[in-house]
Amino acid sequence: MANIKDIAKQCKVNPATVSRALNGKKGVSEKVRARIIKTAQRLGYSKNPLAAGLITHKSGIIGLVVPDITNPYYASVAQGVSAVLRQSGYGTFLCDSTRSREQEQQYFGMLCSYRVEGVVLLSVTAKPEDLEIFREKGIRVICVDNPISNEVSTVLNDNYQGACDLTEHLVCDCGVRRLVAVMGTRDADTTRQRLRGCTETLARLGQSGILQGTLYTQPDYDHGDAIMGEVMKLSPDCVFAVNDQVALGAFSWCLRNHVDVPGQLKLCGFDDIAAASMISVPLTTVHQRKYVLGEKAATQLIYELKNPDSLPMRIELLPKLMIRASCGERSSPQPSTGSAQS
Amino acid sequence: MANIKDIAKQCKVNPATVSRALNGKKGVSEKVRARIIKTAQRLGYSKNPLAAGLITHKSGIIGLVVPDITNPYYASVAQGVSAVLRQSGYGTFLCDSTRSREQEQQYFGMLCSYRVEGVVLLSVTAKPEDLEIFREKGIRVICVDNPISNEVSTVLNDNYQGACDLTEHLVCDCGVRRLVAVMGTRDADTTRQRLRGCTETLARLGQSGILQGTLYTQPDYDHGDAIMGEVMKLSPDCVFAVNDQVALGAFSWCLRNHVDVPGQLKLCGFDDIAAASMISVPLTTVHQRKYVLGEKAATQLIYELKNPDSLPMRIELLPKLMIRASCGERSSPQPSTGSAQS
DNA sequence: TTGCGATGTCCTTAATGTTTGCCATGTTGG
DNA sequence: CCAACATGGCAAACATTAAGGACATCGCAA
Repeated sequence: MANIKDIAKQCKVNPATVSRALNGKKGVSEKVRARIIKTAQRLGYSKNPLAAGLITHKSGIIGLVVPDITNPYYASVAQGVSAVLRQSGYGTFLCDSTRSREQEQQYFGMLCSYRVEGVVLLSVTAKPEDLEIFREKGIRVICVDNPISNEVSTVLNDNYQGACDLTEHLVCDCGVRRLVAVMGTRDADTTRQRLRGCTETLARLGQSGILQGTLYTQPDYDHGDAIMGEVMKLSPDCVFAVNDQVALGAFSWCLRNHVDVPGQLKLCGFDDIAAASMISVPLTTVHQRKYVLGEKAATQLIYELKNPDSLPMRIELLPKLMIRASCGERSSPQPSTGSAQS
Repeated sequence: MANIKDIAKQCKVNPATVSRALNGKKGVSEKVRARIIKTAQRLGYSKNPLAAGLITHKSGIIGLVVPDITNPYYASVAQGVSAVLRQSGYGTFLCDSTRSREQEQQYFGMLCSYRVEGVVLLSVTAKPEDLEIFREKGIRVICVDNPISNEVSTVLNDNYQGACDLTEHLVCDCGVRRLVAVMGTRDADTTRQRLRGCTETLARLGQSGILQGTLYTQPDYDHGDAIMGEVMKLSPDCVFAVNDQVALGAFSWCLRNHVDVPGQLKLCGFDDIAAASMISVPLTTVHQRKYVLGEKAATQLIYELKNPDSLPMRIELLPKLMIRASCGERSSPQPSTGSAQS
């Protein structure tokens, strides 16, 4: 593979000159620069970012940590991140932690040893002190969804607002009177905000009594199905699920057990994953702009890399209520392309 | 960040000795080795694989190219790949080509300049000559699903067999008499094999006349829905979809247009993505072991990196017919966790 | 006990592909 | 004729590994 020396030889200049020419630095006449660029193309030269990174301390790689890439929500965010990174010439180092804190930690070490320039972190398990390893090495981190530490920027959906809108709709438009919340990872911010939005809205409406109980489980399809036995003991008229996967799991339980949705039981989720509108009784849910979330996160990270002394900030995306059939009442059309959860 | 020289200084040995000690090479006394390892740990040393790669020509990074990470099929494969790579100490460089040949090519260049050691390639757009760039640089490639060139190993599901099983079931058990095939990317191997399995099985059964027509479209949910108008003009009693997404799209069309499944129209897909069993009339489909596929691909790649003169091979996974309600007839229980397409 | 090769341990040096600071040379303008 | 500036060369630096050499120790036979 052609390297900088080959070009230098061909052009009868010094490698340093080639480097300056190719990197658009001054100190090279336009005539020489043009000649160098031309031979570089002719030789099919591509610079070795690893060697360059050795000296500039910029590997050109950015770490992307997700809890579970098969979760369509994370996959969409990842797509947004990776698209922006590509456009900016960065490489994406994928870390699928499979929701395990241990594996996540292992990946953190790996990212450090590979000298990534920054990290986009989607995590439900990391603690503030886990980020120490990055801070001490000067590696920028952007959190998505879960604001792990307020020393780093976070990009997230306004889950609280989404939950408020949804709850109000349930109570005021759909006549829900016995609500059961099925939540996910206990200390994930996503879970907390969604639950808070629900309870506070009920309180605001003077209807706190509507909440019959809150259950916690793994936020996926199978667990959503499995927990329904317990949920039904509370004889709810509506299940407020932490995300669509759980809601879909619940729906499948209803199908099997001949519970009519929305007649006997209303069902709602969060995220608006593709499958949410594919089922026979399309799911009322809160649409999240997952892809945009990823784009914003990557953009912000790149910005911070260029402005190393910028202070951490918080970017919130506003959600949109998607009223479909699963909670009865009138219905409104559109969105849901891509996928979702959290 | 502590480097090899710091350790050398502390231990009063030469950096080269530290290198040998840490890499488990011989030529270092056990006493010195132990001392070195201890101080390495104390200093929190982590080697810089990029610098090492500069000289060994082994970056420790492997490229993973997928057409669309939000597609649950690819996401599952990616998870399998990345899990195996992590266990073997490799990093995963994610390239989401968004089904664009152009972007894919750009990524190929990027992978080369980053000196990845190998590439796991899931592509529906790449042509044999596109792999040239890797071959000339000695970068090993493993294809998944689509055997782009027979100079590289391929890991794939036996789509042909799956299609045969499925078709036989449709004709013999479900009494299908007017079949329409809705296929995906025209020259993708996946499409070809699935279609071939169908037509050849019909021929074998002496029922070639059953196939009313074959339509091609983008293999996703929206296009599956959109093409149904055209499909119905052929007045089929069964739609043989290239994958579950298309089948689910078709199903949503049926719901809207009050076409009874499986009464008026039978529907089947391929891959057994999670959503396939979530819908009100669970989808008969062919289960693919997506995660395993990814594992096998990564394992094979690592094997080939260790045995550079190993010859290309082909690994086929056998599929499993999942009989559910969407084609009528009796039904069998289980699988479908994770997700799918191709 | 001496001599010799074999072996083990560690050091020295060069190399990987870039970038960067500094210096030398050449050119231009006043 | 000198200052100022533009141009491009030289060499060091980055973190690591590979090859080869120096030195000491050891076993064994003379």
